[in-house]
Amino acid sequence: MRKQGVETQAEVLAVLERHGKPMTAYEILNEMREANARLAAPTIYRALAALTGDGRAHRVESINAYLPCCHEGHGDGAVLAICDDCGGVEEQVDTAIIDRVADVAGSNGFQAKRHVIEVHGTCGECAGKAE
Amino acid sequence: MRKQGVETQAEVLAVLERHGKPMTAYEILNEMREANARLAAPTIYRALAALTGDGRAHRVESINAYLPCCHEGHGDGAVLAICDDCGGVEEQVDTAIIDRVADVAGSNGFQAKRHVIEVHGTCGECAGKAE
DNA sequence: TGCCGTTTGTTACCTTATAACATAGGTATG
DNA sequence: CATACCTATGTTATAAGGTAACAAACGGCA
Repeated sequence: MRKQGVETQAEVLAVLERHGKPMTAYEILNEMREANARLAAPTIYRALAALTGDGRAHRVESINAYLPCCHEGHGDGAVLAICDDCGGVEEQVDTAIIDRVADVAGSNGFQAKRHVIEVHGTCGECAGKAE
Repeated sequence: MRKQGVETQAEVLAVLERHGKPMTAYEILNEMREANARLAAPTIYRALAALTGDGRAHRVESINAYLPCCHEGHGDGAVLAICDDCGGVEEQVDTAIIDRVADVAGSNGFQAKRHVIEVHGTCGECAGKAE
């Protein structure tokens, strides 16, 4: 039973990568249950905690969903652009923004540790289709 | 039954302001149930939707909680600094950040509509107490 | 007055997340 | 090599957050 944990993490990450769009924990669970019917929610949440903890995946706070990190090895500093039409998310990295956010928040002595920077709107592709 | 809606909104806002810290929808509900035992969740969520819709309150996405807006009349562009120690939230407004975020996200043609900018960390007061 | 549309209240339910306990596997010690 | 312990994982059950869908009340208007 022991080794399966890191394998579960890898498999969750693989599911996320295969899917291409953000997935909720229960979407991941349902997909993985096809291979292992006994799988349950806490297993997924633990794997996601490990993945988000070391930067292999992001949690999209404003839609309760998860996304594989596409830039390898920044724990923080991602800007997530969420398309409300197609549900896709584009990830950018811009340290200038997080510095600035830390700076603004720090004006009262606040010590920033983790940044959540998300934008909702319409992606280029959907905007093109619309008109 | 008709007019009570806007009164409910005002009362929710009053509860939020009285409390001083972010509250979850169910915390608001429990508090307001003391005055009206028949109150139910959708009433609170509708009031919150109205309040966040016109900028009188903010939803703190990363903690599923709500906060009265302290700057009157910016719908967007708030930077929320969330203290993981005391649970307090400081609100700043900085349009330069949202412009920059919109810009970064817009590099692929993304059209930004709503910004979520939150920082987790330790507020000046808690940081002072710590050492 | 009586009908209609809109807003609010209410019930019931769904989704998201986690606490708490059960179990299995490695590992150190004699 | 046996076994007792510690830690990681699996499982059950339930808490927390949110909303769809229906019911009821109010105001406007013919």
